[in-house]
Amino acid sequence: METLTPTAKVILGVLWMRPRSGYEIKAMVDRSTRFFWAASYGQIYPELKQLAEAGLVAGSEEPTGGRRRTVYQLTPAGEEELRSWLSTPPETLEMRHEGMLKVFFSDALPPAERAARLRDMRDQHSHKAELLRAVEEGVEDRDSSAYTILRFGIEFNAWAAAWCDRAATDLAAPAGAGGRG
Amino acid sequence: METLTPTAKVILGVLWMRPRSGYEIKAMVDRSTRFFWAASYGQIYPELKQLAEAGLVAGSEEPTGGRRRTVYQLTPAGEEELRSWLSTPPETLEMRHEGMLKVFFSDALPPAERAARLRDMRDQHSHKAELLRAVEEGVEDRDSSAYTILRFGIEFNAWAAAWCDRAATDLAAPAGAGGRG
DNA sequence: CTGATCATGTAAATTGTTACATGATTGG
DNA sequence: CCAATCATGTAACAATTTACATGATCAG
Repeated sequence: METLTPTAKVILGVLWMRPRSGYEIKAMVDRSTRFFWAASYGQIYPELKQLAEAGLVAGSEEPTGGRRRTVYQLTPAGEEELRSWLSTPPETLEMRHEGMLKVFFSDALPPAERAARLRDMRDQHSHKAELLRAVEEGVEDRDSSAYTILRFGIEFNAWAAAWCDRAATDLAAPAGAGGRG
Repeated sequence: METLTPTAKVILGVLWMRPRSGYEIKAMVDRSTRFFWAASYGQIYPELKQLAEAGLVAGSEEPTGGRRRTVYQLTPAGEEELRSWLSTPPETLEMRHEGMLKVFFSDALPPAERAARLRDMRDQHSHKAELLRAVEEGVEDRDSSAYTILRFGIEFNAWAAAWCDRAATDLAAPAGAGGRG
């Protein structure tokens, strides 16, 4: 079997939970995996066609009133493919973190602004933590893997915000001017 | 001024540290920002040309023997552009984290394997932490912003590994079978 | 002499975002 | 009636990776 595209991975996963239309797949991704695995309409609709051709998903027409709608579900081959992918060790682990990049280069700024970059980065993470806490409100099943990952997201962002805060404070305090005794 | 491309941001930053050839820029990125802001030759060389056209960097021919070599440095306009970008709040914060995606969907696997996915994710992070600790060995200036970010990388990955380990252990232990009371 | 490293680049393919086009339905 | 939402899709563009091509120098 060909390797799954990045978008195929998330599609097979959310369809395993239950059958969905392309529109619903996008909505689900935006509510959940978006923070570590995003997908746009421009990827989802074409990918659904390819997955159908490959026999990993099957679509059926289920219009709501006069509004046309195709609902996709996993085929046995698709379920098998999902499980086989899930059973191998992860590979991709990439970040695009502009806050880190700015702090990294912040020696190019006046000293006072170095701490300001760290505070920006803190704000970015505490904002993410807030977003995820709002998602948590609406979660009913707290025994699922999905909830485990949500907790990871919340705790990571809170940890990162606290780390930045500490680093910014240390930087602002004159070195060796210690209240430490 | 047009918006900087993602690759332009990292190029201007590393050139601010000191003038470099495209090859050296790549080497620097691979040793440092790669973990949160990567760039390939296919991006770097074309981008250097565009930055030169825009007057943000200037290249000079500095061959080593018969080996042709162009070393780029920031122009005053480039330095200004870098500082102005550094002074605005960060925007991009994206992840592609396959470990998280697999754990997220791991309800599709037999219960015992759910913990195995978390252990894979832990391994991924502890491996990253090791890589970064190796980088730390070679760092002389521990007061730089670059070192601050290196520490963040190390501590984040160590934190994440520990988190996964705890979660996997909790999962493996039969719920309520506690040695707690 | 040979393999590693220095050095620059391009082409093709993949991946991803954004904006647009279209049209139905639902709730106020 | 109007705005929001449901629903599907495409086209253009932007970003990125990978593989390839070429050639010099350096260390053993």
